[in-house]
Amino acid sequence: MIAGSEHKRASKKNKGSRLKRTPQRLAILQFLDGNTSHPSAEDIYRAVSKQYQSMSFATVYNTLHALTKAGVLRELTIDPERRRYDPDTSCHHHLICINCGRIVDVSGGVTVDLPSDMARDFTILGNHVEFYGRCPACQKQKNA
Amino acid sequence: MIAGSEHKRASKKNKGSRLKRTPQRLAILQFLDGNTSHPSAEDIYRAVSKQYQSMSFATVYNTLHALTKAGVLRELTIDPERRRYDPDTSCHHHLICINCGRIVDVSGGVTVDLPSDMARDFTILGNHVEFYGRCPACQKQKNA
DNA sequence: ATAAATGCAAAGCATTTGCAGTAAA
DNA sequence: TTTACTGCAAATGCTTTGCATTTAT
Repeated sequence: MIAGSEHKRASKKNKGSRLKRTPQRLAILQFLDGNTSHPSAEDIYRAVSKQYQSMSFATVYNTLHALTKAGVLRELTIDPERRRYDPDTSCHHHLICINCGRIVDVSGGVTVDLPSDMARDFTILGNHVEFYGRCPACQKQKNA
Repeated sequence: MIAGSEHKRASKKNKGSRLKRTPQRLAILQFLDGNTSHPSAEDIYRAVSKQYQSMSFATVYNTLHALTKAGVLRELTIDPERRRYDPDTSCHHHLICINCGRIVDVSGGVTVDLPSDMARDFTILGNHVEFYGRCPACQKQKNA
């Protein structure tokens, strides 16, 4: 991660923005690696500060932006209160529990069809589906 | 709108919350009626204040929350910067221009399939698809 | 009457920004 | 050495809240 062995360029047009491998970023990346909880900036800050006393919010945001721009992270707009980050940048969708707010990945099996004549002259480049429902834990609850 | 002729109750369980038909709310509803621009609270505030000098932001938000809870409005989480409101509460999806940010409705023709065994034990109650692409106007642009 | 809504100002959060110091490359 | 990053504090911007007053019912 962060401009791997093939130094420079995270993807396409990098106008002089080669990322530096700072210990803070590595700590954030390590926390995010394989993480499927869709953490917010604060979640990340709290988790990483434990081992990285001096970590600041500005650094967390800075890193999140840099990694998102580099295509290593995906910024989710699912939660209206805050942005959440997903280290899985492959095409996938999400299940959101309307009771507890938990967000779970749906990595395959989803098919979306939008007839070309329905696109209102848009050139469609991608899509994202949010499924609303109740997670197993919340289904077992009496009320709510 | 707002507890029509069949007085009281906007839908199900209304614990003593019958909405009042204030001129401010009617002005907001009138602005929203048939509006497909997915306006934000500020867009609404600006538009309605022209004719309603004394309108305040608190009232706009208050009304938006009340109408959303009453099921008359739908709050969109598409835009990470701010919440947007949609007077169309029927099941539909959205096209978002990645260049200019314009949001357009897709009211039919979309089919989404999530095999039951992929739902990870969730009880699915609904879904919303965001299509990303370029709107006609932006396709005609050279750069960007 | 009375329960709810308005409007103002202050408060609350998430996120951004400016900048001087620090550290990758 | 050069360019980017860190960390702090201040600033922004959207949304919420408290409260006294007004208003729909």
